[in-house]
Amino acid sequence: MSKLEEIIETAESMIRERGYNGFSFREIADAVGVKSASVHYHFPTKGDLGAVVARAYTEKFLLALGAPEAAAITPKKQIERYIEACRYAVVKQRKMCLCGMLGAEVAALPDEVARETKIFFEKNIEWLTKVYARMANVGAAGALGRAHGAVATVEGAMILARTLKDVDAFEKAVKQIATS
Amino acid sequence: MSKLEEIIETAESMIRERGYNGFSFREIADAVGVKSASVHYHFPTKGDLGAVVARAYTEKFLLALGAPEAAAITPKKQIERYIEACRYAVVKQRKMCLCGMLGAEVAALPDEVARETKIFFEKNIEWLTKVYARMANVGAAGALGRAHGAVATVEGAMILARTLKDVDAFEKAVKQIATS
DNA sequence: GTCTATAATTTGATAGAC
DNA sequence: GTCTATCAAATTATAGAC
Repeated sequence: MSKLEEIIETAESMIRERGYNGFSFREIADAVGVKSASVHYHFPTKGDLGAVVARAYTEKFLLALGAPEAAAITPKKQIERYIEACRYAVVKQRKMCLCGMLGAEVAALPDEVARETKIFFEKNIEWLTKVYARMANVGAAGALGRAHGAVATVEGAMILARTLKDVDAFEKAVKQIATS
Repeated sequence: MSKLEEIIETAESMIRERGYNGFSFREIADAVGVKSASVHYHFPTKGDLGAVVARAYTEKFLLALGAPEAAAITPKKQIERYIEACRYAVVKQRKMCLCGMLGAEVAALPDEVARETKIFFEKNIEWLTKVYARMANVGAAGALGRAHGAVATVEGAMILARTLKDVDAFEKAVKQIATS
């Protein structure tokens, strides 16, 4: 892995653990084994780094979800897959969703980072809405509402699990997400 | 209002807007009209201030909810009151829930602040579980699950609304919360 | 691309006068 | 209880050598 990739990966990990204002270029540099000036070579400002990390995270996340119209998988299974992606983040990686963290801090973010965070949620809702719309007896408004509820519940469930130090709090919360 | 109260109120506002790592003693001091040394007189460390702010917020929030067993109000109306309290925070005050913000940042907090944040969620879940348990056809496990879902959805809905700059995203999400 | 060196600012926190 | 003054450390960021 290139130093550039290592920087992005380390920054993602640190933001997901302690937030955008909870890491520094020096910490990234130390973790990767370079000097902070070298991090600035790749990313002139902290906002540049944050925006690239958020965009890469969004791409990776959507890729893991697959196409929302996939005929080979039931919409119910797709919702379960969505939840599973978040379960992996909080239970296995023991971290927040990157954009859940950035979303909480949105008023403290440079514009370019806030913009990418917004796109993450827009695309999540778009994906979930298409999946819910495939279900029988779910209209357009119902699908949109369920999609908003699912994103919100999953993000809040991650906060709950980490604060209570109880991964089962995540399970209890996401069990309330609509699967029909 | 005393300077002490002003400091607590200002700190709450700043944490809810930009997070625990997004404010400084000097900013608080400037907003209140004192010097940062005076803030340190009341709160020796940042953790002391954060813990007091979190505890005061929890007390205020629970007081606004009222007793969970109140016979004069239906459990459905109590859930609506819970949602209304959070709606006020994000729509009127345009800020995150203090403990939703701190919960996201929990790994970056001093122990005493993380502890108070945990208590907020424990008490929220306790209140909601008692309310849901009053509903017909809702058993103990169902009440606990619904309570976790409600807290998570509300916190996530606030993140959504602020990031998307769309208060209706909050409404769509919380409409998915169980009221029976 | 990475380094050394450094600038300019902010941070949390303390000592001691009033 | 608030002030002035100060500290040591950390922060984002840049200049210029290799």
